[in-house]
Amino acid sequence: MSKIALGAGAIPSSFKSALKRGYERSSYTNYDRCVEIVKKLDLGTTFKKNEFEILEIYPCTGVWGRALSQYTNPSRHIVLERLDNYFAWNEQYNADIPWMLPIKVDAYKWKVYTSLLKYGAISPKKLPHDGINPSLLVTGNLTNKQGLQLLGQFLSCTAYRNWLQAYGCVRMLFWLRAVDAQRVMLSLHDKKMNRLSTLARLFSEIKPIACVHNTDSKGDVVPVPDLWSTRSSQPIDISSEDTYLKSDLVLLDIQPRAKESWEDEVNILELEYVIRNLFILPTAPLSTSITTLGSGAEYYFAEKLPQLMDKITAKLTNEEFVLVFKTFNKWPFKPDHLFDVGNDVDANTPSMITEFS
Amino acid sequence: MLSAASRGSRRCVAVVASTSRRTFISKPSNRSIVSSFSDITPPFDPVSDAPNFGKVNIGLQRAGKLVIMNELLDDGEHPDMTLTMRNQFARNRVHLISLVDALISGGNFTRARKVLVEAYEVTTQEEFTRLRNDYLQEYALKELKDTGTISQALSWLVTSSLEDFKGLPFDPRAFVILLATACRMQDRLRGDNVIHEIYAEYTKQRTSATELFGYEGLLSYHDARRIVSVCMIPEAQLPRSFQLSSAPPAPDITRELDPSSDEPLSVALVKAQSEAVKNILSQIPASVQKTGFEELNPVDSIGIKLLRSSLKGIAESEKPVLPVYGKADKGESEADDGFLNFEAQLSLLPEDQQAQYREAFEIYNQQRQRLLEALALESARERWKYDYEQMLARGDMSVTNVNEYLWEWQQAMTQQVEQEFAEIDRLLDAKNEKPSGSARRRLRYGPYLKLLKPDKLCTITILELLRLHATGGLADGMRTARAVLTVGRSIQMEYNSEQLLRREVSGLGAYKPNKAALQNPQDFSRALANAKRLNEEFKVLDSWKPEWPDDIKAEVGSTMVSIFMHVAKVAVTATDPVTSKEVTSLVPAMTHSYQYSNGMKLGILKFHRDFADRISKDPANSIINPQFLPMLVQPKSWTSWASGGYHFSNAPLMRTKHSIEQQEYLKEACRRNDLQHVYEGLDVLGKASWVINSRVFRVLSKVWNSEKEFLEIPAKAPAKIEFPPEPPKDADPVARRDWARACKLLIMDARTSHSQRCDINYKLEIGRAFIGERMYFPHNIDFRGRAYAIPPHLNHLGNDMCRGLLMFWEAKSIGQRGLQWMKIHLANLCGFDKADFQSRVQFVDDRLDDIFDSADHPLDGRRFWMEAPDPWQALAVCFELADALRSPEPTEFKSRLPVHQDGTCNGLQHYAALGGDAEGAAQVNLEPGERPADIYTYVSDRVSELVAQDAANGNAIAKIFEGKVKRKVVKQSVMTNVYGVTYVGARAQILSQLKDIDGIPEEALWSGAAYLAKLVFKVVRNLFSGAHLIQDWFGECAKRISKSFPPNTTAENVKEGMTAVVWTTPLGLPVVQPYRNPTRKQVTTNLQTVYISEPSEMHPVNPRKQQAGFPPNYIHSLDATHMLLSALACGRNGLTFAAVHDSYWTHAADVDRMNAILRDAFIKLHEGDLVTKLKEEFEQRYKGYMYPFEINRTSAVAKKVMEWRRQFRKKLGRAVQLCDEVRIETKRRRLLDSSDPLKRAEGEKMITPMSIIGDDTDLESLRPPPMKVKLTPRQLSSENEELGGLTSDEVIRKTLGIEKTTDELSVSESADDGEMEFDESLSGEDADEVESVIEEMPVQEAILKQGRGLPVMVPLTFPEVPPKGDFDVKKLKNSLYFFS
DNA sequence: CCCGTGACTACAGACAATATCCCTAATTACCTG
DNA sequence: TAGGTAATTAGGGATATAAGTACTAGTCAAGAA
Repeated sequence: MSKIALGAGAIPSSFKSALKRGYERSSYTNYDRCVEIVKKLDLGTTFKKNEFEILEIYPCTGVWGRALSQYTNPSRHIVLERLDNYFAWNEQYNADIPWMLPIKVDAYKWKVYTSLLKYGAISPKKLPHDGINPSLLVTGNLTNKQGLQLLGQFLSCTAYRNWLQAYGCVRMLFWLRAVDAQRVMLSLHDKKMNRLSTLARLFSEIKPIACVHNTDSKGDVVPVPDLWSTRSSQPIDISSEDTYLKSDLVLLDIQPRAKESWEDEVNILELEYVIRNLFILPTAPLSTSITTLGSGAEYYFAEKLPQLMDKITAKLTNEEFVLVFKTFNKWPFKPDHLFDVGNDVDANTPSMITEFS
Repeated sequence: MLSAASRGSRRCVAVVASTSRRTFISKPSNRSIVSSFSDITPPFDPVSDAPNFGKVNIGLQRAGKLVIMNELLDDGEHPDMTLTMRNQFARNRVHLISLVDALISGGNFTRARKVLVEAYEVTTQEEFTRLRNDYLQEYALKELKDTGTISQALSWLVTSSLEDFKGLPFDPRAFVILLATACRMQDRLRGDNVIHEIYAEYTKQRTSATELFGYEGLLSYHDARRIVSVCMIPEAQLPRSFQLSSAPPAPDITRELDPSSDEPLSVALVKAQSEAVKNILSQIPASVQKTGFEELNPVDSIGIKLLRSSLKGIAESEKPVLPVYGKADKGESEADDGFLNFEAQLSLLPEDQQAQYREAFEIYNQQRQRLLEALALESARERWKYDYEQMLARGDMSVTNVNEYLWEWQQAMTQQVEQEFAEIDRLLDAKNEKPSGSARRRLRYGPYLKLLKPDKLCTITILELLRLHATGGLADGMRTARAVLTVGRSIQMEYNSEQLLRREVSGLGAYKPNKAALQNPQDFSRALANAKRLNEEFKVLDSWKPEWPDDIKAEVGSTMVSIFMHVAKVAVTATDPVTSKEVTSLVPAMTHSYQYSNGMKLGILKFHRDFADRISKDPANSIINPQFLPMLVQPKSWTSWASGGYHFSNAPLMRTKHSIEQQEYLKEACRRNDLQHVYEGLDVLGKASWVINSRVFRVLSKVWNSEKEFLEIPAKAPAKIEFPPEPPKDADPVARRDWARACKLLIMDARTSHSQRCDINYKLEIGRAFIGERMYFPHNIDFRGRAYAIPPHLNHLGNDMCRGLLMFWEAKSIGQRGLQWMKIHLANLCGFDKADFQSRVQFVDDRLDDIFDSADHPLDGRRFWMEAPDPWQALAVCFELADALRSPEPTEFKSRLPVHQDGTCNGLQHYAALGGDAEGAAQVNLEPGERPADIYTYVSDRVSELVAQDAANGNAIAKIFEGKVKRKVVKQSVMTNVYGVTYVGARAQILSQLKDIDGIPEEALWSGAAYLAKLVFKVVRNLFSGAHLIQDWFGECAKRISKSFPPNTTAENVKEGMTAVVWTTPLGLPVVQPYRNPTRKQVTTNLQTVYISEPSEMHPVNPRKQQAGFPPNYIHSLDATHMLLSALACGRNGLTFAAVHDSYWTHAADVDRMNAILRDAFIKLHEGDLVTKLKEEFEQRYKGYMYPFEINRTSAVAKKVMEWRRQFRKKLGRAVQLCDEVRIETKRRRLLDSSDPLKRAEGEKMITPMSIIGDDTDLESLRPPPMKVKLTPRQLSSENEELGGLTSDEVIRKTLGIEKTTDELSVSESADDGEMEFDESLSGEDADEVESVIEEMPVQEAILKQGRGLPVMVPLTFPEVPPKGDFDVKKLKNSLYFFS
């Protein structure tokens, strides 16, 4: 097994320039450290050799995927990537990993996953939502704006328990930009609690596995995310020097929670609506922010949940949120629909437009 | 800080030269016009028989009289405008001005004085003088009321100038104000003393009294005489109107000061007059009277008919009497004809009586107009109250009518507002309490809020919110920002109107008219005379209130809106999801919420669904905001930028876009009397009298009440939308997305039809209110000069329905020609407008049967009219035509129908005339022809040919669109092509047209639009070469101007310094393109923060928009000129004239005359070489400006310039900026131009980039050589392409090495469902065909691009105008299809 | 200083992102001689 | 009472927000390395 320790400089320049243009994704390139990370993750307890599949999206340089694949030995490792250059590069770089199969499709598109399942590229076992699914591991490089969007969709799936998450609690290892990771990771006591972190917290357990830990020219530690240290899992320090585009990256381990009974009492669409709207006024007491839920909400909720009215949206616990969801579900006067229909389609309202020749 | 002296020397705008004074004679032409169609010769002989334009010297001879903002720094002439624009206090300035005004009106003189002193530092002299005089006037009045004297005001006038205002003296007007006030003193003797004292003070400043008497409206004749005698002023110093010889007759009313009344004078007078009016009306013969003078109508939205009755009742009760409302106000009986047949019935009377009644009618309408403007809000409120009380009387508390809610809310709100007022007062009084956040805000908006009475504030708020709901775009919501600003603006407008009313007579408070003199008129004519005199008393002084800054409007508005939301509740019922029982609850009628759009928060206000449903259903009675309704009398003539149109509302002459630059230019043009023709044209438009077409109205009303879909009226939607069932929780995201999309589509549909129904409801309601009334639309203009009717919703510029509802008030015998024209008009409305006139007449003659049927059985007949593209207007013509043809003598038939003459591609007509382009002229009917030419049809035919060719060659897209390319598809793109539309824009236009065509597969729409857009461009490119040359020239000029800097540019003002494109239309209207990049900021209000631009600040220009906007704007300014010119001439020739930009309307009988006039106007307009004149104007206007010109970097000159910059940089000690070069170059040029040889020598020694280049060098020779631009295919686009045109599904299948199975097809189809992949719909071959189209375009231009050069500031010059062709615009005289 | 990236896409009637954090300037409060 | 300092607050600028990028390509301008 060839170990190629790959620094940024080792990447062919042709590939490099292709990456730079419009791709915007960064990637961690220190192979040794990747191996270290994989070891720390101790995936073997869940994912047995040859008994699971890896689905990797946006490999970028592919270093992480290589390390992961080599040390976990999946039965198959599907890689979704659209860059022409990647394939040429991958052919020489990962020639020794026979189970690795790159497919040139856009991992952003939903129907790609439908096709993957249809053709059996991945074939996870359909299991109840009571524990991590040991037959599929999803990983990827969501280190650009689009990636954050994708992350949001993956998290939404953990709520609906549909799509990939329909097969049971599918574990996900995602590389993210440090700022994005921080946003998802915020703990309950943080003032900056937001929609995404609330959704994440409700339906999954997230751990930082690796985290940038830069030192500046003076040797001082550059304070990047401050919260991992307080977390149980001590993340592995990595340096942004070892990343593509010299960016601050974090590897997150997202493990969907086992299904809880309250989930059947709420509608996820309503749940998303409630979270979205409450976080428009994150620092207001619930008595105020609740009004954004619809006409008369302040009276109804004040009557049903008086104990919550003084709490700040951003400081609601999971349990309290669940209370709000349940209450909303039973509200007779809840809005007819929960869509934010933008007024952008002001298009031709035939009779309203004045007719000029 | 500026001394008084320097303030005095500041001038806003410098007059460049004043050479010729324009004169015009307004003698109407009475030439008869030959009228026969068989006679092809034009009605007018081109040379000798021109209609009388009364020597309207349209502008082109006026060069040298331009309004040019003089910004010459070195002269020390800081125009006020640049000062105010760039003043660091600029933000404060507008705030201070409106605050002073508010404080004065609010009677808070102490604070007002304090702020006035503050304002002195930052305002212009003109602004400040006006403010100080306002203060003086109100202060003196107050003192007079309180103490009976004005000594304090006088002493303030004497001392404050020195103490507070750095010696800036009061102007004569201030003295006049005091004198006039002194004349009101009860103690006549003391009054005389005070007058004497004031005059003595005045003579310390000035010697002649002439100026004192020059202010119109401030002094009455008697006051003036009194002052003259008290102060012994020589008769010679008096203007004629105040001389003894012009003494007016003694007034019939006695003017007594009535301090207890705060009722506006006009209202008091009209009320008092009502007896007289009653007397007059009682003498009208029964036949006329029956037409509606006394009749009550069950529906009275606005109060017009209320006024009809209240006029009668007032005398007894002194209070408006409510009409008795009958049963539900639906059904056909509502269409009472009002005064519709007033004239016809009057004609039965002897002539002298006719005149009297006409005059009575006039006066009657004037009174109602005043009451309408003054009392409409109250009348709406009365209506609510009435309905509410009816409900109480019924003893049934269930709400049946919106009004019942409204009255409850009105009352609850009023209470809240009173509390708010109390809180504001408390804070204002509490001197030493430290104001907290909310208190500070209260202190800021308080003075403004308190300007209106609480009940009025509430009514305005309610009406405005309801109106926004109906028309604000979103069906169940409105943008918060828009709502609060609109409410704020509305409050300000009401305040302005109140102030106008208050000041209407000498601004001196309320009077109690002598009723006795009115109530017993000896005879009819005396009563008339009385009424007439009283009406003359209503002369309103020109007074312009400062506009409140947007943040103030937002704060005031949000305060009211939040009070509304707090108190307005509706009862709603729903099913409890748990118990499945019906539950009823009281919820807020309106909620504040947010939406996300593209990740950005949007504050919205939503009415509750149940309530919203009501609004679209219930008659819109009494929720119509009465602020800008059609008028019952002729609009006030325009006399200045601020005065015209309504009598008691401030509607500006020009709709400016928050741009002080536009306003300043306009004011200056106004000051110089340049706008007389614009005024006159607008007045003609305003004088066109209209009446609701009650037959069309009845049909519409019936259709409406059916609540079914009809033509463009959507069916009444159920309150609750039926959504498809939500997919199961674990459904695929694709399914979930599709479901969401479907739901959103439903919501949007419901939304559009809801708002359409609201809009129609609104229009209907206005129509209903004005049925049988003679009405007028005051007009104003946009910044390019195009005219618009001010009343929104229902006016003749609206859609087909609006137009169908309106006809002229005046009826004219149509004559033989008129009958023909009416038929042609109908043919046009039916879409048959491309044939020659004879065929169009034939078209109608062939369908007379259908037409009669439509007229007789509009709804239950064959419905011929409904198939017309403009059905409602067609219906109106059907009615009229049927009447005419059935009348014993059709040519004698009196018609009120407006007949349209539309320019055939008006923009291109102007382009062709500008370029003297013979070919273009023929295409757009400038050249006389046997049949009308239609450029759109021509293009669509050519495109169709190309499509057919491509289809024959196997192009799949072409096959789809073969035979589907109709005129309408290409029309807009063809028209906008010469205005600079881009490929993307044209594609979008075509796409929206294609959507309406049946039989085009959904997925082909997009590629089809792209394909057709390319073809249209290809066809048009060769077709409009003349127009394109001119368009390019426009674009180049605009580009240079918008990137140029004025000579006084400095490092600080370099941002704002860039220049807007400004030109003057041939009518003398200065047009300023307002496109700048506004900087916006968040303003905290009661509800949320709103994001608004800071209007008083000068923002940097947006060169892109300046450039893109200039060609269309210039052409539009020309068509506006043409329209106003035609309007003016029509007015002088006694025609009724209305217009929708390039569609001119008049009576059928007058179409020939109008056509002759409009052709002459066009010739007149284009006789001179407008483009050259424009160039000359630019050269004059932008003299001394510099713009960056890019020279070849490799040239020797460029090297030298760079070297010079290095040197200069060392000298400056900082980087050299372009504005530094402007400054130094300006200095050099000034020295060179000097008459002093020493200075000239100095200038010649100076070295600047321009001196290096050489003043006489041809700059074009220095341009960098064209560079080959390498075509860099975008990474992104290559990434987006599927591998070899395969779908991702296939890629996966192939990668996995799976063979296509038998069920493959169906699987792949279902997988692609919803994903649009056009690549698939095209075979590779077809794609090549599209490519071939692209390749045929000239490739050189795309690849050879102007290289980047070194920018050097050079004097602003303009390219040579494209050579003008030899088409003589006079030929147009014989072109019958020019407008048709 | 040059180059890649981002916004905009004919004009007009008819204009509109918002909450919150964090830092600085400014004002007030408080203390002392 | 004056003045100096501490403390508080107002206000401005920066940043995040949502979540199927609607479609797409040429042009121009602000911005960053």
